[in-house]
Amino acid sequence: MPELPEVEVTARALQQAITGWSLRSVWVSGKKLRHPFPRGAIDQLRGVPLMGIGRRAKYVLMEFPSGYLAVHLGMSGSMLCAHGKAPPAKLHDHVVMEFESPSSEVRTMIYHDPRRFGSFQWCDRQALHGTEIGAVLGAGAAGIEPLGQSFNGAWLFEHSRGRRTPIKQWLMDGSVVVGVGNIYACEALFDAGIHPSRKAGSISRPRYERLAVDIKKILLQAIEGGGSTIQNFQGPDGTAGRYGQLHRVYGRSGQPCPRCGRAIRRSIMGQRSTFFCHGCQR
DNA sequence: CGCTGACCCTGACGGC
DNA sequence: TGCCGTCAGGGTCAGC
Repeated sequence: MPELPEVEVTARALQQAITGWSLRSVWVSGKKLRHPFPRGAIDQLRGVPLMGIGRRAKYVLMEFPSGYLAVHLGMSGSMLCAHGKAPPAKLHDHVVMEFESPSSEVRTMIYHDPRRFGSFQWCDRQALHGTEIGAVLGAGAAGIEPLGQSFNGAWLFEHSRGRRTPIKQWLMDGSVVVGVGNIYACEALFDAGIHPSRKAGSISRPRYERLAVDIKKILLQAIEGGGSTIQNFQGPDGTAGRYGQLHRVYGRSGQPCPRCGRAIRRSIMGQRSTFFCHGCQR
């Protein structure tokens, strides 16, 4: 279930598979997703080449000449790319897009989402009018990219001054930093030795330097490992991500801390499970 | 601004 | 085997 690394892995694989291919057909299940499917805009794209596939926040962006199709995977979404024409839709398949290469080869993108918290949104290039696409997609996608150049300890330090919110919830706020969800927030805070309930504004610059490095490190590791999988995340080639095996605190309450051996604790912050070591996170 | 709870859904899992 | 409660990694919104 997707956080930034899963979305990045998905976007990269689709980029490899169907960039430059033209949209041939679109099928939708008709089941309600988070937003109404932009049928009208997509119907205009038949025969139009897909220029590229990227990621902003937790959105997969499919770029067409006239704009972007922004796909959110929600809690349980995945985008699979199959060779050949669309196979019969399975339960919880909601969007199926066939693409055709210049040499008439066909590949199919299948959007599968049991919980239907995901969405497809159309962002017209004209309407964007130079506005950064994250801002258009909502406050939750407007924050800084944690893998970007400008994200570093100084940025975290400066933007956290005066904030009394617990660091974990502040990190997970998409209007501050995008893509750091529950798992990676827990893991990065563990690596940096910072207690999740410490107020964001009370953390020193050196500790933020460390945290910024750890966040980047953890996200990059997860991307290399093909994404995390607690339950059912799978990448576009159908393989399961492996990062889940590397979680050091997430989902490990009661087990010994890999650093000091004390039992990992679980608490609820902002209605989300939080895992940490009370001994070595301060 | 910040915090809380409710809500959108289905599936997996543990206890009985 | 089956029923039931609980939980799940995301995000938005209303209300205080």
